[in-house]
This record gives sequence, C-alpha cells and structure tokens, in this order.
Amino acid sequence: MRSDKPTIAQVAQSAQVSKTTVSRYLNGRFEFMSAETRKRIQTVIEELEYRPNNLARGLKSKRSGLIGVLVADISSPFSSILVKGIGDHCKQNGFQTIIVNTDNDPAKEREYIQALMDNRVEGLIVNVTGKHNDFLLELREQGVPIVLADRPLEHLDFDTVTSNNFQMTYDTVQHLHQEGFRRVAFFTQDVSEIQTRYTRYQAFLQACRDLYDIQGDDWVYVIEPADIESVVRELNTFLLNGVGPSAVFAVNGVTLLSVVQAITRLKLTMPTDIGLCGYDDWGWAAVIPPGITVISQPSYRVGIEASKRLIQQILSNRRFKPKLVELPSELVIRGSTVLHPKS
Amino acid sequence: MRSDKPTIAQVAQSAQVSKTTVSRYLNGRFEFMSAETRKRIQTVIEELEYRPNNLARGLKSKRSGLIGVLVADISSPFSSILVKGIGDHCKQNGFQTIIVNTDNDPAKEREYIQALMDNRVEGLIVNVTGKHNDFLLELREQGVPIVLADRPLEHLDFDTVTSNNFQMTYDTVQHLHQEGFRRVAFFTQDVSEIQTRYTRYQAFLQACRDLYDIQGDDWVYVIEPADIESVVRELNTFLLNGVGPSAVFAVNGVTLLSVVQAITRLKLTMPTDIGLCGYDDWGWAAVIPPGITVISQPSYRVGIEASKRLIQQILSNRRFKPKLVELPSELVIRGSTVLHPKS
DNA sequence: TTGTACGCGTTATCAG
DNA sequence: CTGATAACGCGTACAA
Repeated sequence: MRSDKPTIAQVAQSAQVSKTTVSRYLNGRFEFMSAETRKRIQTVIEELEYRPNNLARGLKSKRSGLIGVLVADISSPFSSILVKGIGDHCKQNGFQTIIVNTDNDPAKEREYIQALMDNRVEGLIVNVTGKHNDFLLELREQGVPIVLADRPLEHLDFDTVTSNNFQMTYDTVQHLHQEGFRRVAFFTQDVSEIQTRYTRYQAFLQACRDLYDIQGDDWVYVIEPADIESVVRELNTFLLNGVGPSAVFAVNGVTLLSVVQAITRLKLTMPTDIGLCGYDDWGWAAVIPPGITVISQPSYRVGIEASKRLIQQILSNRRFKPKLVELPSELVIRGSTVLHPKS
Repeated sequence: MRSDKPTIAQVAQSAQVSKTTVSRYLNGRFEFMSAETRKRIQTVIEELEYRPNNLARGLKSKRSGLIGVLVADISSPFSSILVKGIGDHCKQNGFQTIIVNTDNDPAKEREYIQALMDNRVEGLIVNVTGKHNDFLLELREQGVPIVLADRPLEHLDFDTVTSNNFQMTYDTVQHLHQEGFRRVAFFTQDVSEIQTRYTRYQAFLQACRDLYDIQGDDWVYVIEPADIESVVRELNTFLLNGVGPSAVFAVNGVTLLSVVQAITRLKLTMPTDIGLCGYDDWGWAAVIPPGITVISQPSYRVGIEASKRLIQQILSNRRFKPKLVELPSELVIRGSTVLHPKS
C-alpha cells in the first residue's frame, strides 16, 4: 500500500525550480515564466503523474471546490434528475458536489448541513424538509451562499428555484372543468410541512372557487400513498358522494401512482368512470391505458438553474437580493382526462 | 460576510490550555485529562460553536472521511436507490459520500475518478461504465480501496457486489416455459459493454438450450428503448415469425417500459396475445393491467453491502482477496405471464 | 523571471 | 496529566 503521492516539493526538486514557480505554473500564472522552465515543469508533472492535493489547497485558499447538495428523498425520480442537473452544471464550472439524503427528516438535515460545513463546502443547494428553518437562516447570516431547490421556505429570504406550481395546478383544474368534469378530488399527502404541496393545494382551492363556485375543502383527500386500502376507501367515498363526471387530481407522482392502483382495484375505467391527472411524468404515465394526463416538471432545468445561481453567489462574493425563480412545467394531456375526443 | 470560524487555537486560548489538549479532547483521548479541564474545554467549544476543520484534519491525518461514488446513470431508479443505501451506511460509519454521475461515458468516469482522488477520498464505489478498466486497476495497485457495485469487470480483481443475474434470468425463462409459452424473445440494449447485461444474455441462451432445445440467438432482439418505432417493428417481427404462445423477456426496466409501449401501440393483450416479464420493479409494473411479472433487484442492499465491504477495506488497511457477492433478487409473478390461472 | 519564508488548522512526537 | 514544536501540502508577500 503506497499512497505516497508526489508533492509540489518533489516536482520542484525534479524540475530544478522552487515550489513557488511550480505553484504559479499550476495556477496558470505563467505571465512571467520562461517558456523553458514552463516546459520543464510540465514534463516533470507528467512524468510523476503529479496531482495537486485539494485538501491542502482548500486549507490555504479557503476554496474547497465543494458544493453541498441536500435532497429530501434521493430515490424519487424528481430528486435524482434534479441532482443530475446540479452535478452536470457544477462539474462544468469546476465544482464537485457532495450529495446527501435527508430522508425528509429535519434532524438529519441539520446534522448533514453541519457535516458539510465541516468539509468547508463553498455553498449549499437545499431541497428543504420543512417550511421554516432557523439553522439555514443563521448560516445565511454568516454569509454562506445558499440556494433552495424546488421547495421554498415561508419567509422568502433565500434564492429559490422551483416550478410554477400554482399556475399549473390551476390550469389543470381548468382543463378538467373544460373537459366537462363536474367534480374534482384533490388527493394529497400531508400539506402542512412542504411549501410546494401547500401551493398546489391553495391553487386547487382557488380554482374550485373560481370555476366550480364552491369552497373546495370537501374535495380534498389527505392520504398515505403506501396504504392502498385507505386510498381505495377515500376514492370510493368521493365517488359515492355526488353525481356527474368526476376526476382526481394527484398532488405528486407517488400519490398519482397510488390512485392508479386504487382505480385498478375498484375496476374503474378512465376517463368514463373517473378522470385522472396530476403531477409528475415519470415514464409510466404514458403507458397506462388510456394514458394519464400529467404535469411534467423541469427537474433537470431546476438543477441547472439552482447551481447557476449558487455559483454566481459564490464567485461574486456579494449577497444578491433573494429571488424566486419559477420555471414553467408542461401539461401533457392524455386519454385519462379527455371525455369527448375531438377526432 | 464573516466566515471567520473559530479555530482550535482560539478554543485553546479561551480555555486556558494548549492546542494539544483541545485536540485530545476532540478525539476522545481524555484518558489522562482532568475532569475539570475537560469540562472547561467543552464549555468553550459550545460557547464558540467551534467545529473542527475537516480539510486541515484530512491534510494532517490522511483521512478525509470522504468516499467517492460513481454511478453510470443517477436518473435511473436502480442507481438512486443504490446511492441511498450507500449514503445511509456510510453516514452511519462517519463517512461522507461524494456522488458523481458518469453518464455511461468512460471518459467522464476517468476524469471524475481523478477529481475524487484529488480530494483524497479514502475509497471508491464504482458502477463501472465498461467491462474493462485499466485505470481502476492501476489505482487498486496503488492500494486505493475499491468496490464495484452492480456491474463486475471482466477480470475479477475487485470486490464486487451485485445480484444473482444469471440464476434469476434462467429461473424466469423457466417460469415462462412452465406456464406454457412456446417462444421467448429476449429484448435488450447493446450487450457488449456491460457485464450485467451480458450475464443475463448468457443465462437466456443457456435456458433456451436447456429448455427449448434451440440455440436462442434468433430470439434475441437488440433495441434502442428511446426509439419506440423500432421496438414496435421488432416485436412485430417476433410475433409473425412463429406460432404458439409467445412471451418477451426485457433485460432491464427501461427496455421493459419500451416494450410495454410497443404492446400498447400494437393493441395486444397480455398474456394471451403476448406474455411479458423482465427486470426491475419500479412501481408501475404492478399497475399496468394485468400486472407485469418482474424481477425485483435488491438495489438498496447492494448499496449497503458495497459500502460495508469498502469501509472494511479502508479501516483494516490490508488488501482482502477480492470477492464476488451476489445478493438474491426476487421474482414477482403477476398476470402478464400467467396463461392458466390456478384459481 | 525566480526564490525564501511563513501561515492555513490539525495532529503527532516528544518532553516535562 | 499537559504543553511546545514540528510537520501535512500548498499559496503568497516580499525580496532578489
């Protein structure tokens, strides 16, 4: 086991120059360097396969080249694509990303942020677990560059990149309305802690008031996607509770899938027995007959945009006025919400 | 912007002791420390909110506490769950993971490994992009702890954690055989570069010889999942080329989904017009009528097991005899392959 | 155009 | 039980 990597000193010695000169070479400061020494250093570096030690570099220069990324659930397609976008853009700009999974657990989140700061990450991209976060605020006060991805915090003190949740949810309910659905259920997971869900919920209520002239609370069903039985029950309740063409709007991909399962269990046919649409286009939605209408989020672009803003913050070293960026999602209309095909 | 974190020196001064003593405290070496100084140091640390600088620590101690993870495609559910397992187990043992996405590109893979080594990661978990890799071999020679996840390399010089691909593929074809399918098509992406796919391919051929008494090559269809038209074409070819109950085995989740789409396009009914099964249980397989038979991989456990072995390597500091660990997958039988329901 | 000498924040060696 | 002091590998005033 020989992990005896060559150091800058060895390079200097072999090239018959001082460490300083090598260091200059490494950082591209050959403004006043003779072409000859330059060449000599280059040769030695290649020969020794020398690579600078980032730890030492960071210790001295206060620039670790590391960016910390916290996601609430890496196993969700949304997160993994987000992370991909972040990774791509950071790499392109010479940063490495340290990705950690908070499991939607605020305690873990805090712990991880500490650990990341211990490693002197230069900035943080956070998919927050809650709707308020004093710890993050404190860090921001200390000047740590931070960008929120997907989920905003209540007090908009942070740069945030997300998608136009309110608008899209509203538009989609409007689509259902236009298609002739007389009743719409909003199936969701707990709405209290996650801002994004809450926004969609609010948009739904607004749409109910504007379009259906009701308050809408009766059409909201809070479920636990893992518990299919309960989803089936709630769906049944909804259907038995009124008449006319009815549809379900699912707050996210996980919920959507569980509603599909419930529909299968109840042997209902889409869209005649029930219409269905909701968030997240994760591949399968197109394939389940008759095709499920979904809102497709620009996860990758959210990742790009978030890292772009973060790197700006890091490099420019000054604090920007926090800005909320909302990227457009796309409504993909398929058979599950089309009661009267045009053709 | 004040990123003036307190240092060990400041703690020492405030606590009226030397840096050495503080360092001892930090590393739990209070064997010979008076309870009083101990208490005093603790108080000061809390007061100052002091946290040790990992860069400095790593520089001195050669232990960065970082583990590098390379995945070929983070956006695939397999990878993201794998990464979750790795992250969970590493964290539990005091390591941070740096995750990078190689996009199935060997050049990127190499570049990233370099970058990770520059950050002095203590070990590497790699979901390799190719079937041979001299660079990794070289690193191993230098004593870098490495574990391969999911995809083995041709020469088994590395610790590797994967699932029992050969056995499961074989068993699944056997299941089709027993169910009465007379013909089985193997739909796959290019098989030449990825060992895991190749193994499944070999298992398929073997099963063909053993069970159907043919060579099997004619039943192999290499497709590009993104190009649905071609999948439709190939599927048609297969169906028109023979008689009797026919089924498709898809080499992975992506391929499986594209075959489902093709089946939908051709308005075929499962399992009567065609049986279907294949790798990866990513949620939707259960929901597409009549339920798709799949092989469910233990991605999470692969992640756990891989990091477990890696950390062993790191901590014990000696080289183990490389070992290939094959975790069992599970065959989940659903309607798409059941020609004659028992009930 | 190049080199000397010091410091970044820790840990380890040795001597009290 | 505790404390100087020297590294770790690199960057940078300052000097030459």
